[in-house]
Amino acid sequence: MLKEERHQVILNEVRIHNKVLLADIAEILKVSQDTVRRDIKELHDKNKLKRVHGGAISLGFNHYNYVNREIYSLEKKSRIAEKAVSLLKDGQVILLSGGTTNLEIARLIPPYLKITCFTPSLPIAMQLLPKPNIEIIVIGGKINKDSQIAVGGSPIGALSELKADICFLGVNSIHPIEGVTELYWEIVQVKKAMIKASKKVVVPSISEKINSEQRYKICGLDAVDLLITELDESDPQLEAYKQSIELL
Amino acid sequence: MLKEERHQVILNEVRIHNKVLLADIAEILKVSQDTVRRDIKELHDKNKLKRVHGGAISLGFNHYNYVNREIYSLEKKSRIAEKAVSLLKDGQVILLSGGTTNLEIARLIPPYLKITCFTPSLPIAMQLLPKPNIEIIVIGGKINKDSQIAVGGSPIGALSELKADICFLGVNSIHPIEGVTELYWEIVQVKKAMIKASKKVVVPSISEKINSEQRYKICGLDAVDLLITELDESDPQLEAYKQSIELL
DNA sequence: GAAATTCTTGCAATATTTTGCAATTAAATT
DNA sequence: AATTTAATTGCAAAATATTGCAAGAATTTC
Repeated sequence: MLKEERHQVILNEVRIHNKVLLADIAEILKVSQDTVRRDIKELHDKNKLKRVHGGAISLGFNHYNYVNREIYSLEKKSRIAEKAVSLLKDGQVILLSGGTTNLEIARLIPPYLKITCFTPSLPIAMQLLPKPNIEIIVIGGKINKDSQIAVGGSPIGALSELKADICFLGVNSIHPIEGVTELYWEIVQVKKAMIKASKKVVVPSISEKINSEQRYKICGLDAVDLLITELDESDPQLEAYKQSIELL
Repeated sequence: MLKEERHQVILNEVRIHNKVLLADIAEILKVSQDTVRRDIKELHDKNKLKRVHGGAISLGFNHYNYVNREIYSLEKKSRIAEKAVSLLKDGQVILLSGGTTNLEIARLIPPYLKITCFTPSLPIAMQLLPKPNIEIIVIGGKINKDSQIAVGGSPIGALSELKADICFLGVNSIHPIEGVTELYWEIVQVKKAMIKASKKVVVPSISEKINSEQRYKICGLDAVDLLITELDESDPQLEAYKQSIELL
């Protein structure tokens, strides 16, 4: 067995159990404890886990969670997600589009919350899986590989039969005059259907995106009920939105 | 044998087994270990695999993408998956249920194959995402958290409008007399619908499962066209199936 | 604070890699 | 077609890496 494989096994054990005992791993891998110790030392130096007396422990949840591997502006998105999650209440039906900000929202939904989540996004559905009190309903269809969401007539049809309490609409661009815009036609269609399928539309967006626009229009600002950014409500960057939209 | 051919063989081995040992490849290719070492070095530089002491491993290996790496009897399941994948041809429409054996099949579908995959399973859809030539269609619905597949009326309805060329039906239990059985009622319903939605039903199953049964019946053996196990066709354990089912 | 466990260190056996070299093959040039 | 040049391949010796072991040091546990 290659050293690299051992490392993967160890990391996997850490990921699953949050800790490993030297002796257990040695048993699993059928190598001496010395070898495992050296492996753990190496992984510790690479900052993949924390070496402790007797074994190793996880660095903390987020490090191994596949989901946050490489989210751009993760800090900001987490702040946005915290605000977004504060809107949620037991019994609600919510609709989540795709995108990494929404993924962060999905991750931060508290496990005790009893809500129903509809989503056409595969990563978001996966992220919700371990939360016991959430009912997940995937809106199926042909998967667009870039966005990892279902697109086309089938999801749009499914959405037409739905009225959610809140839609968290992940966006690529939002602009005070042009409204919400998107790069891909087929995704525009799904997002339009999502807006129609919801009582309240919430746009979580990092501040970099709040003055950009793209080729296709999803909706005007009037269709958006609430804009969540990582900024403070009083931030001058948000001035242009204050008239037309509620901010958080 | 051309260097390029060797490279293809090496990459293929890595793709299938996630790793290769220098000595094994040298044996397979009938060249010296030095040559293989140089080949691997080259592929490493091209970023096609990761060179490690003693051999090489797949780049994706440590990307714990979305896939549960803790697959029980992984070796056997890989062997089954290899056989299963050999049935696939360009242009086909296939239907994949859930389960780790099917996940392994999804992983091993060669990237050049142009097929359409329908699945109600989130992990399998995720697994297929990086393959550029595969059209993925997720059968949506309420997600059963244990099996991570969509269940209920909605997926069953969607399946009723479909006729796939092959259905890979992951099973928990198959028995020479009792047929295919399952523990959960709602999953039974989906699997029944999958069988109806396919021209050919293939059951990939490790040998441990081929004499077990569970509470609810999915179908009799007559509904199954092909049984794939990790065993050789002539293995005595398969004797009871030889009459009624084609084996692979 | 004593007992038990775990760690560190140095060492030896084994396995793998590096390096230089020579023989062979393939490709380019005249 | 012959010659030169470059690339490929296998071999072998030296260098390096891996692994398990054992004795003493450090840490944890009760």
